[in-house]
Amino acid sequence: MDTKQRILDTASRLFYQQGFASTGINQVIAEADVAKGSLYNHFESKSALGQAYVTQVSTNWFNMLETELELYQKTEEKLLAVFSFLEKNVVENRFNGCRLINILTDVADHDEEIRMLVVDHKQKFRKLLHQLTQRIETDLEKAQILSDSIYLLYEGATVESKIYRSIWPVQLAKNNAQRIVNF
Amino acid sequence: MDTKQRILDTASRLFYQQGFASTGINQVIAEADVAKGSLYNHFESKSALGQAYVTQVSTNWFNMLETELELYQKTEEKLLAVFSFLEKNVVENRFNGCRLINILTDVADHDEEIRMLVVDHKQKFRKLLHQLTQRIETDLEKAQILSDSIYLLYEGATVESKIYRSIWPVQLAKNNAQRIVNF
DNA sequence: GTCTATATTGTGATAGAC
DNA sequence: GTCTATCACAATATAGAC
Repeated sequence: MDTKQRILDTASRLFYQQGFASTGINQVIAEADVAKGSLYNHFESKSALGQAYVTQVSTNWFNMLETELELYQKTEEKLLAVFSFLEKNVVENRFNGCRLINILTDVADHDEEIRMLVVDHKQKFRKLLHQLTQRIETDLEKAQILSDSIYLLYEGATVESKIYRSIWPVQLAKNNAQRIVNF
Repeated sequence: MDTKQRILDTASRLFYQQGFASTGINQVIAEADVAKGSLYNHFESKSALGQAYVTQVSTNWFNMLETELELYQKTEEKLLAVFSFLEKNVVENRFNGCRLINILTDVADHDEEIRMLVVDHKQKFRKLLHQLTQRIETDLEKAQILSDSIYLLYEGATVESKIYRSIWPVQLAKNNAQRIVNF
């Protein structure tokens, strides 16, 4: 694999496992087995590496979600499939929560670039849900309330599955979503 | 004010503003205007300082919540007052999210003591909600589902108000809670 | 109990050889 | 493009004087 991708993959693993602020450049280069000069040839700063991480996470996430949703026909099924998708991810991620929310919390108020990338990702997800609910609710405002309610359940389930290291919040969120889409 | 409390208050402010991992002991002692030896006389490590922070945050939070809930009589009103309480806090906290979820994310997998204190706090909150829903739903299992659904909305609204730096998730959560308590 | 001083290690980042 | 070597500074923590 090429150097740049190896650095990014190593950093991604460490950022998620240990947190962004708690992971040092030294550890990244040691585990990726590259020199410090190499890292700074490809990424101009630790923040730039964090931004590349966020961008890659977001791209992969949307690709996986869209692949999953294509398996279903009915809009209501697609909306609920979002929670099956979450359940699968939560287990795969060993209950460590959302990578983007984690890094957002980690950088706190010192990195507006990373913050914006995370907000953009979440907005894009909200928009995807909104486009789905529009197919079952013609009133645009009601469709927005419906999709945002599902979004809220999704995000709540994500963070709680991290806190409790358990799947119950995802199942509860799915049950609540089921009720509000009348399905 | 005594030294110990001054250190804890300064640390609390910085931990919330900048994050736990991103805040150094050096900055804490500089802004609290104490010597390093003094800090380590009162707190045996940075983690111990973090634990004292979590404990104080939790105690204050429950005191404030209980004071707020006492203003209402009916169970349904108390359940919804939780969201008015959240709305007030979200604005006061300048949309920076839950202190306990933030530090939990920040320490990631390196601090099991802090993690446990945070989980205990959240469990205690869930129990408080469960005791309320038991008064309007005699079936214990249904009461648990009801209270956990409200809990999920509360937590989701908290994290989303941080992401969007906005109050809309809290209002949406309140509306959804209103529907599920049939009020 | 609080202070100064120091120890040790790690941080993000850069210079320059190859 | 990748390497070694080094920079200046900040990290957590400790020792010992007062």
